[in-house]
Amino acid sequence: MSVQERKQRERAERERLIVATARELAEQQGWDAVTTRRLAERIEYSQPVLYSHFRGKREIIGAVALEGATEMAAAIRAATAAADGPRARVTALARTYLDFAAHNPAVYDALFQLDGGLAFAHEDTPEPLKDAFAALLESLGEVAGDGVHPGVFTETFWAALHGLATLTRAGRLPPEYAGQRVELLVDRLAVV
Amino acid sequence: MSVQERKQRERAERERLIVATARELAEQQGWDAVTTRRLAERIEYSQPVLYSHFRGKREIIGAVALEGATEMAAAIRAATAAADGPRARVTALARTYLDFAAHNPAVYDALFQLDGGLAFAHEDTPEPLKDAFAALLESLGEVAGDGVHPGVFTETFWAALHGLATLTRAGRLPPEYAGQRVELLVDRLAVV
DNA sequence: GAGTCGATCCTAGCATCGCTAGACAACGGA
DNA sequence: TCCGTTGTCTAGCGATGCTAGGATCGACTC
Repeated sequence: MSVQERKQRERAERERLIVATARELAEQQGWDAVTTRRLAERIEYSQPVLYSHFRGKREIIGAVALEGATEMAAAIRAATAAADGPRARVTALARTYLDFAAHNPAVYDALFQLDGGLAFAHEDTPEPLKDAFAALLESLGEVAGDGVHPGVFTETFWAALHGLATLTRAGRLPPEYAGQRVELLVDRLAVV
Repeated sequence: MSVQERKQRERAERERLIVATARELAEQQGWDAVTTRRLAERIEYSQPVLYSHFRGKREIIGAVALEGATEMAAAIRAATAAADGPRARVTALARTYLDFAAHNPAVYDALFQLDGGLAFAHEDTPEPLKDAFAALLESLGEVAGDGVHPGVFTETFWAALHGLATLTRAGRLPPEYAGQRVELLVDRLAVV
């Protein structure tokens, strides 16, 4: 028993190492630089070891995405809990969301830009993803306004944030007016 | 003279063929399927011919993007011109934008998801891109509301549409309430 | 404590990718 | 008719994700 347990522990530890290394490498040099060879070299194992943990590169991206979703949900809950009143909560949520995207671009890509093989908007959606959406819903649901479904409102607000995050990072939007755009979004969309 | 002109014409024609074929292949099977080999085979030339027209695959994607930007600008102008009043124009714009993204996913990817090597939000931005943004600005500028810069308003509205387009297509948003989300966006963001 | 057997890991290789060098052919101008 | 330029192709490079097969190591059995 003890031997098997130890091996299982070591396996789990190595899996964490793979995910953490992939994330680190992606944040440092972008996802293009995360090749199976480089990743294997960094964890000091041979390439095929990766495939004994994950079905392929997609699944590794997916693992990074799930990790990121958990962190993002926590960050949003922390920020909104510290804010007073619905309006302040929405502002804090928007800022935190965009900050997370800006400071963890590789994780954000893994979540929403790359194919991590994850299911969305289904019952078989992984728990961290559902929970991240729930974190958004908690603060956004209360400012949906009359006659608007809280879920639909949250989806729309989220989409707007997602658009800002991706277009800004891709250099499609000049960064100068980022603050004004967030303000505009909160002022107009949220019913306080 | 005539000989050179003919050759130039043929070259331009082949360049159009390359871009059109790349676009067609991307729409049919996704950009992953657009390899230089497959593309070369479809246009019935060898691989290196592509590189006598474009510096690489990125530039081909960029060419498809520019073509798409022109079409999108035209579609938006046509839709808004046919609408009566600011509110109707904004609704038409939003619908048209999302329809374009839904019906030309590969082109939309070339424009905003993939790296086509294009500059954005600078003075050296290609004309079609600037013009597409101008088309948005024409109808959105008039509903920015007091004290909000039309350009910043357009950027924000555009980002929201972009978020809806990408998240919907990636399966991140259930398609059932697409209409409600657009309605919500127009109702709240636009000042009519 | 020795032998066997299974799990674990690595070397080597496949098909495919974007891209390029160098050989070859075809065509226009003298 | 010959030459030279221009254009095109064949072949190949390095790198990618992924996999088959053999080798090695360690844990149980007698």
